[in-house]
Amino acid sequence: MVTQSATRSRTPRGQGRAKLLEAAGDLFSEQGVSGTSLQSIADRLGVTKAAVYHQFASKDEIVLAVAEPVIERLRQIADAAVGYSEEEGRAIAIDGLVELALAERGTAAVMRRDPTMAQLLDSHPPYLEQIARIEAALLGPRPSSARRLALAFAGGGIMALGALPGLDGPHEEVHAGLVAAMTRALTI
Amino acid sequence: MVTQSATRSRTPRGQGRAKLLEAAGDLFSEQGVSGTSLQSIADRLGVTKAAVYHQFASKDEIVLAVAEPVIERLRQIADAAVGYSEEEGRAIAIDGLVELALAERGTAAVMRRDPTMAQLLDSHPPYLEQIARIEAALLGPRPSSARRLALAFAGGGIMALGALPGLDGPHEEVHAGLVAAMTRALTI
DNA sequence: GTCTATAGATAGATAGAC
DNA sequence: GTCTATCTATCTATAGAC
Repeated sequence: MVTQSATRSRTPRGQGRAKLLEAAGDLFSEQGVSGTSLQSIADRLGVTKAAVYHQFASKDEIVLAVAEPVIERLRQIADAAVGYSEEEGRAIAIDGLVELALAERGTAAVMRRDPTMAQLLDSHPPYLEQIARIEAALLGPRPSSARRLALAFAGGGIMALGALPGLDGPHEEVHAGLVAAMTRALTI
Repeated sequence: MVTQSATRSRTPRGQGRAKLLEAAGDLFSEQGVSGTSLQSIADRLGVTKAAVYHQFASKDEIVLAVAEPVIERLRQIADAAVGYSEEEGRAIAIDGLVELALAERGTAAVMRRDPTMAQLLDSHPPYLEQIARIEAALLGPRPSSARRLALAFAGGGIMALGALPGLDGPHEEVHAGLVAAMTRALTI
């Protein structure tokens, strides 16, 4: 029951935007980006399309905005892995990716597998940069082709989890299981 | 330069259909199912939409027809793994899945990750049946939750490979690398 | 087996009132 | 910040001629 800091607005600044992005992200992971219309986003929010266009100039802008928090977390993971030994850096990156995959389940999966999203991200330097940094941390210097293959496999595995229904078991257990699976996949 | 067995038709029976499915499959893996219109399929074939509708009654029918050869291969894999020890059966299933993922790269990836395709397959018993059989071969009886988690991870990894550009290296090497990665992921 | 033509719905996007 | 109304383009799908 905290009073909003300084404003009296019924819908606090940026909250409409946040709600919109949440709805859009959910729909993207359920139906894909191409399969999600601005109308369906508006419907889920109980507003009209025009209200959506008031906050974003285009659908692409929404797609990128949905991806942005994940990109920010990728940056934090890459930052955290810097300055450690190869082995420690890899463990930190794996742990961060697993945590990210579990926290932003749907969005992480969409980013990895949706063609529309992938095309947008392919020309989005901030994303490419963080991916490159994390891959470097996972692969180490002069990686063998077997090692790069293992990373492609593991990357697909970890980020594909959003497609799964339950992923039963307590968070700690799932987290540990995924870290173990990913570490095994990359230990070569 | 072999004479078509008994017919004189310029386009042998079913070849139009096969070409259509090839074009559709390529477009699905490039742009997703929702992102691919019947018009774009027709364009790639150099015909009109009406010609496409002559061969298939609906888009869903095309989607399922694209998936069908992969489902058939899944059946063969499941069949091949029957009647061996748990360990041997698992090795056979892994080898078959890797071969399938490499041979039907794009389609296998689409089937695993495209929301439209996934929804269709979710109510397509022939697919569900083969997936269940293969999962059983990979998991063995009474699998632990850690083991099921590892399978989800590995399944995503192997089928996500279609999204990758080159997958450099000779086929034998890539095949062996993927079998190794998958075996490591499932060895728990 | 391929075409033209078109129906009917929906897509992304914009203008302007409140 | 949300609305009504509308634009244009495209979508899936069908009818019927060649």
